[in-house]
Amino acid sequence: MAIRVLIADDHKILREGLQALLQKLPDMEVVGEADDGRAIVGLAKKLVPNIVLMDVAMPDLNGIEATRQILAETAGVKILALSMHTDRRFIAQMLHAGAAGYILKDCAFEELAVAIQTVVANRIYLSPRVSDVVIDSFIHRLPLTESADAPVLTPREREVLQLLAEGRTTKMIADMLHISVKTVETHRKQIMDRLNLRSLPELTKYAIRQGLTSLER
Amino acid sequence: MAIRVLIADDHKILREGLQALLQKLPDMEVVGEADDGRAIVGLAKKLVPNIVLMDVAMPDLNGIEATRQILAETAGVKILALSMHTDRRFIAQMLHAGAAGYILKDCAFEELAVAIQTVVANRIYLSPRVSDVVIDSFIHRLPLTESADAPVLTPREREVLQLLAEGRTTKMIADMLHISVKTVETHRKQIMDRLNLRSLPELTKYAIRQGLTSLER
DNA sequence: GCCCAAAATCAGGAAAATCCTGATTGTCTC
DNA sequence: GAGACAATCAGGATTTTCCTGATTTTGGGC
Repeated sequence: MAIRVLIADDHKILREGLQALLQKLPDMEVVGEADDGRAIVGLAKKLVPNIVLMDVAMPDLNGIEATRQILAETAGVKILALSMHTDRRFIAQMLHAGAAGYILKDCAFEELAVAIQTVVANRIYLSPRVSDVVIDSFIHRLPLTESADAPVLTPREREVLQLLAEGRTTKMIADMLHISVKTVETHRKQIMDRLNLRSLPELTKYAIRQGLTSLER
Repeated sequence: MAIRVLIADDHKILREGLQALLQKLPDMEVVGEADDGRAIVGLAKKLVPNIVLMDVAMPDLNGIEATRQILAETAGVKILALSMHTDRRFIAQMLHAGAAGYILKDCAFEELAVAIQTVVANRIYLSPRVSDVVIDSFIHRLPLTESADAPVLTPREREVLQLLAEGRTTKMIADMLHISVKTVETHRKQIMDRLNLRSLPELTKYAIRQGLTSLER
């Protein structure tokens, strides 16, 4: 009995490519596909596949919500998350929603095949870089749902982060906050460790995404 | 004689999928692939394909710069841009760099096949939604870049700027470009002087606005 | 072919920032 | 009152940046 696969991704080219690759495997059968979360929930209910390859970021209804809904109404279906990035929040939310695996789009097809087999065999599969993030988050005891409410950073850290992202030098920030340069350095290091960022540009992008600073200058 | 195709995209899964699809066509041959712009430039020079399928947003060296470089040093190669979005600036810059076509990743494979044939036959191919954008921009005379008098950086400077905005250290960039740290420093200073920016965060924001790097990580 | 301006490359040395390994103090909670 | 954490700071080694230069390569004009 072949493994029945559903594919959810908003890029048709990718879906078709995946289908072409999966067809080469003797024990896989792609039974359907969809380009957004809402459609895949309906398909999963109707077709009851063994596994759904689920893109995390889709229009309309994202992969996280879609995963939740599928698992709520269709028992026994495995969800394998397929994502472009290793953003901790995505990983956490996806796993929390019940996904049994999480792999990156820059992995080889070979790895995808392994992941599908693993997940269908009732075990968890994470790409190496994904499990790095998970372990790292665990070690640093980062909250797993930092989505909108739980701020990972302390108020002071957010303050420093914003100033950094606005292009202020360490010395300027120290003067502005009436603290020593050393303290600013400590805050910065703490911020980077917690967010798992390694450079000022990355930190800047994070601040922009969080709305701490704007793209304008 | 089969059409020789090169694939540039940072997602291995997508590359493999495309390859599987293209192999089914009798008159196409995928002769190579790469996951960033720098690698694809080298491959194009060595293999001289008929066409390069070029993702617009790639790390290290984006599709726009890569297109420029390939067309500068390897005559006769056609570039078909492959993109997720219909951002006006991307389309404009890609076409300005010399791409002969621009299609979206949510198109069907069928359309990709047509696009390749069209481009190889020396004509322009644009996805319907892309040509809508082009026509609309033309009608409304929208600026193709952010500001009317966008200060021009040299190709090398844009290259360095992208790497800086991706969070690479000066040393890493020097190694990647096979030049000295000192040269990278000079480029950076030149960039900052020309753009009147004073910090890495400001520079990062500029790069984002220009589409040289994305907000994701 | 020659010239020029711009692009691309590099160096030395001073100044600043970063990194690493610590530490102290106050506050809150259990 | 023990533990966790936020906020503060230091010393010293290492890197990076900043400033002021320079040389080589390259692409047009003439």
